Amino acid sequence: MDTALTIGEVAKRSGVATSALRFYEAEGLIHSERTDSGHRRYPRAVIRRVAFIVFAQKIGLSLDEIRTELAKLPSHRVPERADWAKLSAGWTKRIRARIAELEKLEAGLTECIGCGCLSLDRCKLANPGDRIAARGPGPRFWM
Amino acid sequence: MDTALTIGEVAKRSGVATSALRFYEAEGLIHSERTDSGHRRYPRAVIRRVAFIVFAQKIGLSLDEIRTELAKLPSHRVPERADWAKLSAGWTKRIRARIAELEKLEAGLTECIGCGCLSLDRCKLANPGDRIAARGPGPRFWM
DNA sequence: GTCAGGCTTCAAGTGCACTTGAAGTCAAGC
DNA sequence: GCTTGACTTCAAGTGCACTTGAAGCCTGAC
Repeated sequence: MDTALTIGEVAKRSGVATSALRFYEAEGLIHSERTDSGHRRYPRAVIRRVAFIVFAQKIGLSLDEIRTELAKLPSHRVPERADWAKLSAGWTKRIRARIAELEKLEAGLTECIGCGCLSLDRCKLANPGDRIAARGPGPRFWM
Repeated sequence: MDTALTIGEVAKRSGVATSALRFYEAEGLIHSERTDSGHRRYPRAVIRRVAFIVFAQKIGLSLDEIRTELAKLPSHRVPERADWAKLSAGWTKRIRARIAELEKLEAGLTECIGCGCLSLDRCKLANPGDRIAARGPGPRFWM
């Protein structure tokens, strides 16, 4: 391994805390070799993998979904441009849907609150029925 | 109080669980009177207040921020259309900013991953430096 | 050799927005 | 009168994505 990286170097290069990197590794999102003394050594390619994780999180994917995506990468060789592009192919749709929802909400600011109809009975935007249901406990964002 | 509502009735009308309503009350987002036996009785206006909370959450406000917003409502009278409209005045800006960020991310799907530059060193979209920092622990969504 | 700083593991804590459970009281219909 | 279901409080649990702390080993510069 000519240019393997320590966890600290990966943290510095990626902006992701060492604790987060260890967490990602425990979660199976990234992998490392170990030195004789047990210290982690990451291949160069891990940087891109971490970048992908950060990007995917911004798009709104959970670590669970990201793990699934990353599992699609070829394991027998270092993934190249086309491999990454394939993964992110579906994201545009996801982003556009999110944008569409926000635009609907924006329209609601005038139509719904502005007109005085802000009532859960009638307002399609507040949409009580289908809002949270069946997502389990925990904080909920956007939808 | 001719038409005061029980917590169950409010839950049914708003689609918000009774446990959540009690939680909102403990957090000071809504208020109730009590019967002699200690049961909650909500004024009719609480429905609109709950609707506002649900809507504000969709926009991305935390309960803390929503509490602050709600505190701006007149306390000596039932708030009317204009009062609610005033609260949501700043939201359009917030939504537009969010949309703009999503559009930037969408562009990055082609420019950044597509072109093969997905590297935290160079890619402005992954943007490691200013991503999470100083927000404390806990899950992070969107930015 | 020694000492700071980086590495290791593992358990527990954090913040948000609730939910769930236990243990009990209250209200309405039969 | 009795049961059913809705209500009460309070403490603890939940899911996510980590962070923090304790206790200790390793590495490199002086």
